[in-house]
Amino acid sequence: MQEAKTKERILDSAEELFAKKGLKHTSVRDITSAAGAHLAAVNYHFKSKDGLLREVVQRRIVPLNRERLRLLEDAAKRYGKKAVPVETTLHALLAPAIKLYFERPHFLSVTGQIVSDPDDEVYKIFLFHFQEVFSGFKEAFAESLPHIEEEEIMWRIHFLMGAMIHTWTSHSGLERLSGGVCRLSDEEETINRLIAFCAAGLRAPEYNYPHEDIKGIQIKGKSSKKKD
Amino acid sequence: MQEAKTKERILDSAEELFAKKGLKHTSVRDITSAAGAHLAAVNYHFKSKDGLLREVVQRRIVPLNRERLRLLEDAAKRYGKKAVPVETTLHALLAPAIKLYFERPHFLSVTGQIVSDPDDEVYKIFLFHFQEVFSGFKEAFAESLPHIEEEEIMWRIHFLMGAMIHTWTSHSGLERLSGGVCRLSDEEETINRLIAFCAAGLRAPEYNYPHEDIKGIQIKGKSSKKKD
DNA sequence: GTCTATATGGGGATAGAC
DNA sequence: GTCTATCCCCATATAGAC
Repeated sequence: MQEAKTKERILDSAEELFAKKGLKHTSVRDITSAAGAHLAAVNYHFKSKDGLLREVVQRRIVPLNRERLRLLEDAAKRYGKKAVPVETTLHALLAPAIKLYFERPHFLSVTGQIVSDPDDEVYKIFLFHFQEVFSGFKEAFAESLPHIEEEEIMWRIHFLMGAMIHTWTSHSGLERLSGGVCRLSDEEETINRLIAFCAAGLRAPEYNYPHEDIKGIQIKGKSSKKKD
Repeated sequence: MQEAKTKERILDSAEELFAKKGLKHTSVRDITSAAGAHLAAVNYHFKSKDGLLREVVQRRIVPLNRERLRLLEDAAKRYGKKAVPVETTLHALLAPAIKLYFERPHFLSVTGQIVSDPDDEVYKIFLFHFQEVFSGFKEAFAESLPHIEEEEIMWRIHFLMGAMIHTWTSHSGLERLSGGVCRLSDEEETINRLIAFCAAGLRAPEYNYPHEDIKGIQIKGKSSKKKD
């Protein structure tokens, strides 16, 4: 009688619990009981716990990336022949994710866990759907930054994605390290700070560190021996 | 016979397996058999699996942070009254971690997993040991960048730590997205790219996005389509 | 599609001999 | 400190009634 509704409720509960308790500490029992469904429902609807996780990811990642590309296209149209400012392109890449965070605070935590976990199966979903976004934005940045070589641009896109993802790990590391001064509660403020940082990073001149400074880095564990 | 050696071998195997298979998919049995030790050894030496993970972290994080602060102090001495360049300070913060990555490629993967996992217990170890580093570097950056307010500097330190951590998730996301063009094999090249990006980000002027551009972001979590 | 009952295995942890 | 044997919980997954 609940029909497809049950499926949605399971997805919602799974997303929330995966984010709050972690992928590894969330059991199918936790999920179904939170969703008011029964244990067997997960295997019925999603085949397995892993199948459930995959759908938790897919249902957000697909519209998220579609929106990024839509905003990118919009900007291209709006600016016509003129170069699109780096900030505008960055906004198209970052703002949809940040908006999603404020609407669905749990999804980015799940994302972070999957990206950090060595298991490749679920990660491939991200890679698959992000590939098109990556290429599209790489082209856009390359047009706005003709003096930066393409390889460098790709590195920098990766850096800035890291800055974004890390900002919303579930631990509120920044709030705690700053003694409560920095707060991640304001959507516009956050996106502006991120854009400011990343735009400057994208435009940066290349750099070679003077190697006299590097000498003598030594990290000795109390007992860490080199024994490849 | 084996005395303390066993403990070290367990730590080494644990670090490697946690990185390769993930925290959740690595059992104590996996670890002990890889280390040539016996199941009970883990509980004897570390009380529990969690205790083992804690020591895996501690033995690297303590000397790592000590080295960061040592390099920071060195730079201060070297430059005397003159302001230390942002790049030099960044180098003190990032290079020890990157060097550690090239010596012990598994540790950063473990770090990433802990930072992304909602479980707070182990994460607190990072927070505890990083607090001093964070304050020290915040002061240093503030001196070199008197026009940037302190709160902004803290945000940016967090962003740049994210850029660094994300670069070495175990999936080699960047190598795959770039079709093999970007490779994380060269230590100096990587640190230079990171420093270039982060130094520019730290120096960036504040920014406010023109809100006409923001209008109409829509991410509708449309029902998921099964594609199998 | 929903739910009960159960199969099946793996996991962390411990007692106690050596 | 090392190792064997074992306890017992809890996980995922399935069979089959309704």
